[in-house]
Amino acid sequence: MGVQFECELTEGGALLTSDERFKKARADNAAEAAADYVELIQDLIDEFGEARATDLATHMGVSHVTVSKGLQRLVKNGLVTYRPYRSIFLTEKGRDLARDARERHVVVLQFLLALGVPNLVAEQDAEGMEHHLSPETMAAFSKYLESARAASDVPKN
Amino acid sequence: MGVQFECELTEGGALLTSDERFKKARADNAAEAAADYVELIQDLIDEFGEARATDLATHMGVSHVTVSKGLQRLVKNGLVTYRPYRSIFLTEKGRDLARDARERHVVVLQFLLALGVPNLVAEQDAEGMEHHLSPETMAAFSKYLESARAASDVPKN
DNA sequence: TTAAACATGTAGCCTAAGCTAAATATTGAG
DNA sequence: CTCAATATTTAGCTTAGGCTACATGTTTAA
Repeated sequence: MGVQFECELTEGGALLTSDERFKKARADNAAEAAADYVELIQDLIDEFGEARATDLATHMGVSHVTVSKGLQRLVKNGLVTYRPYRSIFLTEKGRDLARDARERHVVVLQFLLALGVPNLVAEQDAEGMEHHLSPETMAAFSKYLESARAASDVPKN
Repeated sequence: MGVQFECELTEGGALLTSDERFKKARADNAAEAAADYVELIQDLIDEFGEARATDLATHMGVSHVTVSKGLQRLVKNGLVTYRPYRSIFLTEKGRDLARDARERHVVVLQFLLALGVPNLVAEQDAEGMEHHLSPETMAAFSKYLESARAASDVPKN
C-alpha cells in the first residue's frame, strides 16, 4: 500500500505522505450519487418517455423524500430541470453525464461477463466499480473485450 | 441498466423496481472507510512498528480531527483499541478486516497491472474498486491472473 | 525543570444521504 | 365539482465524514 511515485508498490514500499488515492476516492463519492441519478433518469425517459420522482424512489429503493432532496441538489448542480409535480428533464450537462455513465456501465458489465462473472453479480459489481475507474483502466477493459471477441471469432455471424 | 433477475441486461431490459444494486452500493460505503483505516493502520504497524493518529491523518490527507472521530467510530465498532496519546492497536476483528482488505488490494492491483494499466493509475483504481467486488469477481480476477502467469510461462524461473 | 513543539481532543459548523411524519398540491372518479 | 388517492414538499431527526479554531496533554531540548 502507499502510492508513492515509482516504486514497486506490491512489495511494501515505504509509506509516504498524503496518498492521492485517498483524496481521489473521497472526491469520487460525491459525483457517484449524481451519476446514478442521471443515469436512471435517462433510462426511465428512454423506457417510458418520462421520469418522475416517485419512479426514481422506487427504482433506487429509497424514500421519495430522499429523492426530492437529491433532485434539488441535481438542480443546484445544473444537471436537471423540473417543475413541481411535473416530469424531470436532464440538462445538456445531465445528458452528457448520463451518456458517459451508461457507456462506462456497459463496458464494465461486458467486461465482467467476459471474465465469467455471473450475470446478477456482474450487474452489482459493475454498479459498484463503474464510478471508480480511470480512463486508462476503462481502455484496458475495452481492449480486453475486443481481443476476447476476436478470439471467440465472430460468435454469431 | 436495471438489474432484474434474468434478462439480457445489456440491451435495455425493462426497468424493474428497487434494484438491489443501489442498496448494496450504499451499504458498502459505510464499510469502506473502516477498511481503509484498518488497512493503513496495519501497514503502518508493519512498516514502523506502530500507528499513531497523526500518521493516519498525514497518509490519508485529512485533518487529525477527522481521524480522531474516525478512530472513535472504529473503537465503537470493535476494530481498534487505543489510549489517548498512545499507539493504535487493531483488535482481532480489525486484523481480520485488514488482512482481507490487503488481500483484495493485492489481487485487484495485480489484475490491473496484468491488464496493462500503468502503475500509478492501477493503484488509484484498485483503491476505488476493491471495496465493491463480490467474491465471484475476485475469483474471476484471480483466475485471470493465474492464466496470464501461465501464458507468460514462468516469467523469471 | 520549564517552555516550545508536537500530538490529541473538543466544540461547533458544513454537506450528503438516509429516515418518518405531516402539510400541501394534483389528478381522477364518481 | 368535489373527495379520495396519489405525488411532492417541508420540517426535523440521524449518521458519516469533512473542516477550523481552540483547549489540553506529552515530549523534548535548552
